[in-house]
Amino acid sequence: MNLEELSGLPPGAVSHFQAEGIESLYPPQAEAVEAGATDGDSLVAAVPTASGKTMIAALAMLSAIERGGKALYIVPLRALASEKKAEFEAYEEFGVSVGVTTGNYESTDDWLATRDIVVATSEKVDSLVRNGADWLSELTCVVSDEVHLIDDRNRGPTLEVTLAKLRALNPALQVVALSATVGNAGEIADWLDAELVASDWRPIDLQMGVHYGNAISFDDGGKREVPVDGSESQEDALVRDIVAEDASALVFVNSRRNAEAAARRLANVVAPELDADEQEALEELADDIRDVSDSETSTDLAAAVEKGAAFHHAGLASEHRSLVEDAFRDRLLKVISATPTLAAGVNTPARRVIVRDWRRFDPTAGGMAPLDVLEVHQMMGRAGRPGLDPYGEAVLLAKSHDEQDELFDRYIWADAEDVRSKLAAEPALRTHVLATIASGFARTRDGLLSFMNETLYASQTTERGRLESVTDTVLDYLERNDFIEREGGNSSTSQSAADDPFTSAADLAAEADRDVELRATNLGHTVSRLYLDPMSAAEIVHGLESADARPTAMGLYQLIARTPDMYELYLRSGEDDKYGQLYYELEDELLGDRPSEYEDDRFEDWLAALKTGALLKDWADEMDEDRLTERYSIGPGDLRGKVETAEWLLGAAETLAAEIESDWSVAVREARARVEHGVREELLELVGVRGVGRKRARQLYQVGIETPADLRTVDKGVVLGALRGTKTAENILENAGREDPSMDGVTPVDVDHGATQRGTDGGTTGSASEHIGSGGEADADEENQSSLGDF
DNA sequence: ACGACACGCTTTTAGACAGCATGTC
DNA sequence: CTAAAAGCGTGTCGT
Repeated sequence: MNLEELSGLPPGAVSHFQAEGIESLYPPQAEAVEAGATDGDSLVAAVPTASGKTMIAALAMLSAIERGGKALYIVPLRALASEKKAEFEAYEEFGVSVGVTTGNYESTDDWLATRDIVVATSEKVDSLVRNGADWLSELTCVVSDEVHLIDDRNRGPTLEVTLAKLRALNPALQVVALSATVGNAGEIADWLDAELVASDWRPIDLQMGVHYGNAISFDDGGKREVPVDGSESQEDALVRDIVAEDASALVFVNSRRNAEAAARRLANVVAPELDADEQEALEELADDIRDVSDSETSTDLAAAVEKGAAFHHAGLASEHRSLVEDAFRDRLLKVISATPTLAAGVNTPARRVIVRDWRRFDPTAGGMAPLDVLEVHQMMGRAGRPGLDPYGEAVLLAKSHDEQDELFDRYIWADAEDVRSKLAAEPALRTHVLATIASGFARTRDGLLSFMNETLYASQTTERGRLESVTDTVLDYLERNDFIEREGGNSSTSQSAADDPFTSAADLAAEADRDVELRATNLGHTVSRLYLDPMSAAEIVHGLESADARPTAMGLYQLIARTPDMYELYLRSGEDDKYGQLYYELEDELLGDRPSEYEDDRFEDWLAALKTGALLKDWADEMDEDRLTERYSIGPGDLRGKVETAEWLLGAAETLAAEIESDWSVAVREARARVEHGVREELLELVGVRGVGRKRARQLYQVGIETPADLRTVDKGVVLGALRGTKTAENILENAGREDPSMDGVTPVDVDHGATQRGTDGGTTGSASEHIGSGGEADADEENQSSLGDF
């Protein structure tokens, strides 16, 4: 289909696409248009990665806007939100405005209301629904990208419920669901009352194969010799082979450590192929990477990058990730070895994709479990850059002939699994039942059940009573914790589900007047708006209420670390003793009911939370990033993730404290501020000055500058002596509101901060770190604020 | 007495959304 | 119910 045949798009859109070199639609895109994408009809597009799904969405959104409507594009990851925003911003050329909103990205409601296209994560959309954003009812087109993630145990239910709510808000809503090729796309289409567009078509040829011995055997029967020299690994040979063709490769492995080890080896494979210009550019990139963080991860990554290779996993800081992704897209980096993060993330295609490991450790399976077909297909789908590569190659690795056959059967010739709703899991329902009641979507038990009946779960399940009985369990839980109130009906535990699992909707409706009325309490409303898991909120509320003295920072950190919203650190072997001991030392500081040591699992969790809390405490005690990452064996990305989550949860805890009129909101606020800036109490004031972070604040404090007021009055030479750089010092003085911040003619004054200056009680970061480095046998108790690691 | 090395037992193992109000070294 | 590589401690042998 030719672009000019399209009607209903904003003027200028067609010529815009033509200017980008698009003249005609790909077959699946044309099919989508025939199915009514530009006429406001709903559809599910189940097509391979990189076969122009975004264009289908764009056509639907643009035509909806042209009809005077408004579109929402739902993405699964924040990184994808910015990627899509950048893509859609090109439409501003013909007058279509775009806005993004995610948890950490700008978002004023009224601003979003003026945008034609809004890009948001599913959780953010859920949150907007809960907070009653008015403009949501003006939506005429909603795109759900990667809709197959409804299958995800943790985040799938949010997407599912959010789509159901958006449809309930506006029954005429056009829903465009973009999915990978899954087993039951038709079922999803039925659920959404949408047309199904399914296709295997790809813009460039994808050859899938298995490498065994000295050759790759492809699915089309072809073969390609790729000999393995001596002791090198299969992936080394495959990478060397493709880099020699001046193309790039992506290697998927099953653990972070493997990704790092592979990058180290591949760097040596790739390095000989680099020219002088590339080497220079790579040096620069390596410097940028080292600037991001001082950790070992950062150094290792930089070392690999200097030789044209990189690793990629969630332990990387997000700046690391984007530096690596961009350089790979620019063909500067020749190979990335990655964990599955990369397959789900932003677009990073390569000529050759090597899926090295097809089994991964899975504790629920009790050992190594094979990857899902869908997952492997997603990885393989990254092969081939449209317009740049003549074809794409996806290669699995086999160590035996039998394995080769198995891989063909299991992945290459296999269809992806079905998408199954995970909504009936209790943790998911806890959250969504409360939100549904609090935001007024359901006012009675009956109304709640009929809303639930509009979800994919209801359309998939054959057990009629299951959802109903779990819902009742959840309602009991919410009522017990004072998040909702029930009135009328038989408000004790409802047993109607058990009475007759085949009760029809009509029967239920007939009982409506006897039905229980549901109302969220103020606390319940707050919890829903804060986007907390009700169980987290209950834990926090209970913890705060049980404190009879001002809670310590450590107590609060452990409290939030044991909520289900915080992903706890894993307790290594031997650490149960270590943290068990810390537990006895800190027993009085910890909040809420502690589990008995005989409840093994709960006690383990408690200690794991203690470890997470200790990490936060060390961070707030100004421990250096590289020490933290080493001590807790985590990457810089994990550290920042934990800190961010802690900030969010403590912010929520502060609101909850106000709601329950707890005496401890000040303590919570202070603990949050310390985590936010990573500083001890005495630096909190200084850190409020723009341009002053944890490091500079400590430097200033050491020369006797303790408050912003000191910055305004102290001798400028002292400031200059503490901070390196005239420019920085001037900026900081200006931000502190000093009359005359100029450093002209000021000479640095060196204050002797080794000796007992005033206020050295906290000790310096340096000296604190030294104790840690020496393994804790040092005189840790000399400093009353010494690091937790010294116990 | 001391160190290099081999062997075997133990340990470890992917990912990442959200409130609110503004800015690191 | 399933794996594999790195880390660690012990034992052996050679100097």
